[in-house]
Amino acid sequence: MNAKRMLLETALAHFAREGYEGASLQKIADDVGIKKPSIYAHFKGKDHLFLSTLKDALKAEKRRITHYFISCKDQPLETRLHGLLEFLLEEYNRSSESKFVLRMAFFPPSSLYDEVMELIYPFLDSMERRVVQLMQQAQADGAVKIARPEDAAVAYMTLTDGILVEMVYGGLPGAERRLGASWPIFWAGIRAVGQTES
Amino acid sequence: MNAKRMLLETALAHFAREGYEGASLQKIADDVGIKKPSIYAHFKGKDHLFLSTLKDALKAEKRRITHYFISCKDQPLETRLHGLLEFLLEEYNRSSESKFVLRMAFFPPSSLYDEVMELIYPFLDSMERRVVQLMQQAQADGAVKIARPEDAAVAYMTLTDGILVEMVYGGLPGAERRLGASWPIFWAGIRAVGQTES
DNA sequence: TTTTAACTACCTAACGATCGTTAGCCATAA
DNA sequence: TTATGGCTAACGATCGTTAGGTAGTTAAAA
Repeated sequence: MNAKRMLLETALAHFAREGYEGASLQKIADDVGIKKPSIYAHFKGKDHLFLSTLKDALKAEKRRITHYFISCKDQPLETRLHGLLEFLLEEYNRSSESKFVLRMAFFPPSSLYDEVMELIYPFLDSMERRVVQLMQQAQADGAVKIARPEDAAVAYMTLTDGILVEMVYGGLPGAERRLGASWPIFWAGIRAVGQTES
Repeated sequence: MNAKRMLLETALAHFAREGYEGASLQKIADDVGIKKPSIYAHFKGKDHLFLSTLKDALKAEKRRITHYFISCKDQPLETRLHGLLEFLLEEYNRSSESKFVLRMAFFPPSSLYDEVMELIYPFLDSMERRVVQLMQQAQADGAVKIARPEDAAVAYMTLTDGILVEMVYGGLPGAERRLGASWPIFWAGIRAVGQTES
């Protein structure tokens, strides 16, 4: 396989597991099967490797989420939103990509704070906008009554983060427990708030 | 002030901001105003300083939460639960303690994973048990009907994490936005689920 | 078609800086 | 007298990084 790709994938795993400061170029090079200075044939330095990895991961993540949204286009809102959470859990379990993104969104390397946020903000923003849009569309179709689609979207993002962070140390069982306990309450809340306010 | 206390407090701030691997004993010592090797008069090494800091922070956190629960003993369940979230946001904003605990719960140093989890698990467990107990008690009083108190507690913990992680990069405004948007939905959900299942 | 130049992707060796840590000395206080 | 809590000096290890060289490939020039 392409050495640059292997570097990106290996670095991703290391950054996800050890964080930016904890990951070492030596170990990444060892895993790839090259010598440490050879990294500099592909990347200007650790910063560059890290930011390239982050860009790459965000791009792939965005692509996959878009793909999911398309694949369940005809289903009702609840199925789509609940399904997205299940989908994210699967993704998180399958590869280190989501874990990496999550970690860097919450605890970016302090030396690269601005650069990281410049990449993450648009990603999360577009994610939230998409959920708002979904809610508004479902409401326009008359399928569900949602009082404030923006608030509903924010609450959904909050729920998502609460479940995803549990993946980090609770693993898949813990996250599924949270999803199973939270979803009925969340969805009943969405419906109830939609009822009370006309 | 006691040098050991200063070390614990300074270390806490550094570990919260830079993570375990990113924090350096040199800089911590500089901040305290002593030389690096003097740290070893109080702690066996970086591991020991870190774990002591974590124990200290968890103890203080637990004490404050207990204190909060007592202070609002007579209020209705919703006020107590909603108030706890506001209380946590204040705490998080005021000091680095909650940030440190949150960071280490989600992304512990990989070299100290077991030791950290041994400290964090009981903390989170007791927190969850307390919330379960609160829900059951409110139900016994006939104040609120809650279908499954355990699920309600898990959902509450999920909500808490979703709001707290937003504190990290969204800051207080972002977290308050999440709280404001999520709470009405969460609480309406709790009530609605309690209604449907007798 | 052959030669030559440039480029790519790796290497070894080594750089200076910083890391956590230890040894050993010295003052103050119990 | 012993213990505490600082200090200086220095340790070996590891960090990210650079210099400089070498095969293998590509492409233009002879």
